[in-house]
Amino acid sequence: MLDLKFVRENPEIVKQNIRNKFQDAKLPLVDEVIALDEESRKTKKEADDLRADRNRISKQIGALMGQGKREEAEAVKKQVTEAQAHLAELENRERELEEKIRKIMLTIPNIIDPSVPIGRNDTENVEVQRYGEPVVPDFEIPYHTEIMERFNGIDLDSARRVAGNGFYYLMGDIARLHSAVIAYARDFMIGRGFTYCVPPFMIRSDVVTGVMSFAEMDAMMYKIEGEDLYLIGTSEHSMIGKFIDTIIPEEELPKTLTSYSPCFRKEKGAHGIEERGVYRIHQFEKQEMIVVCRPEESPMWFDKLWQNTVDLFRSLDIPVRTLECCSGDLADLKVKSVDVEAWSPRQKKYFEVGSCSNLGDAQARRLRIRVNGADGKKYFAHTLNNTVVAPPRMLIAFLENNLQADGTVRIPKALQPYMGGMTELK
RNA sequence: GGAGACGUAGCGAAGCGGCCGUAACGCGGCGCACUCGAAAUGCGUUUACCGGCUAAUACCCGGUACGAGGGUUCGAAUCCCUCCGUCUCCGCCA
Repeated sequence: MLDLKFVRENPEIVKQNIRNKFQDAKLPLVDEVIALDEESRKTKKEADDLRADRNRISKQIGALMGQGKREEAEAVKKQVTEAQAHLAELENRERELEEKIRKIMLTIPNIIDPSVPIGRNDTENVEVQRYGEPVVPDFEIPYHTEIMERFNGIDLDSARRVAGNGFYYLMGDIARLHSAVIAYARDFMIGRGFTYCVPPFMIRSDVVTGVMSFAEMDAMMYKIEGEDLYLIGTSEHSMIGKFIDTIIPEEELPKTLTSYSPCFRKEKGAHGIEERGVYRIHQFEKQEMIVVCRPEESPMWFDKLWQNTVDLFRSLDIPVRTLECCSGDLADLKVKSVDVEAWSPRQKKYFEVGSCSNLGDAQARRLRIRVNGADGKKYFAHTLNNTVVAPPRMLIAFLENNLQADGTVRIPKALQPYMGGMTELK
């Protein structure tokens, strides 16, 4: 959410930003919200004046009552009663306007970083850099579920009966590999100075609207029936939500946290759930990293964050690349975002395994996450998040890249301690 | 889930429907004095948000906020209703 005053004073910047994101349908909202704001401030001033009168007169009445001058008090009372109806009207209008303004403000996209490439949609995202050689082996790499099945590692049929499409049973060494990757990723991030955290897996609606746009909420979140609770789509939600309504002393920044959680996603409106694998699913586990920092430090943290993911994948011998999201592919709250993509020797292309985002102060505004500056001034923090690793999707990359010609799967050295010393799956 | 108690500033804690909301009192924080310095002591100071004014997130003026939302009233921390949360006991459970 942008600062209303900023929108009022810089309507052209806000409009150009909307054009860059190809959401031209939202253009009229800018003028609309500015007009509403104008009226809202006028109404508020008028109501404030009436309230000031009422406060003053009520005090008079109190004083007169105290002196036992009932008659005079009654006379003064009449004055207030007359203004009451008008005030009630104004107060209704105030509420109405504020709601309308907030509703619009929540849908106006955040100002994107000047470095973001302008493009229509995800086909115009820009490759930034490759890490590691994308190897195509001279033997055929089967579909990932087939590799898993060779080790009796997956049961999608039972999962379909029990929960439906988009769920899975992982079993045996594959399940162990799944947990090993999470544990390894956790320690990897702890090693980089992040604080490990296990957060709530459900959050309230006010946190939901604070961390994501309405469009995302509708497409992603599962609601618990009869409760004001939603299953998290990522631990980012509960981790950023952790700071709702707080004023953080500046010296406590940056907050650098790495969290584990299961993630639940409807994937409504996405490309749909694949019946055949664990690429797009309703439930997965994820090690995440988040940062809450001072505004001037967020670009620096952004680069550090995605680098962590690159390093982690490289430590497991998986080639990756970074892909910068263009303006049209950037979610409304985001200032800048890069995806980390892993190499698929089967498809001979890269596919998304992580996403790193700088949200600027968008989430902080919605959640009222403020910083108490050293000079006593208060400002909104910046928030960032990035995937460390999200199995089982990550296992696709892992299995494809570490599969050997003889059908065994090599376990990179870094992961061996988490697999009881195993050097390969066979 | 049942019974009871509670929710007021950074923390603890007072508070009669008006003289109690920057809000008593205590602790903490900050500033000053004393000191070579510190402790102790003394004096002063101390919330957030919105609107107006403004270069200003400074001052000043006004408004709002006593868990949240409603209601009664000229006026609500105080009375009424709903919800949320915390604590204690019981039940249940990993």
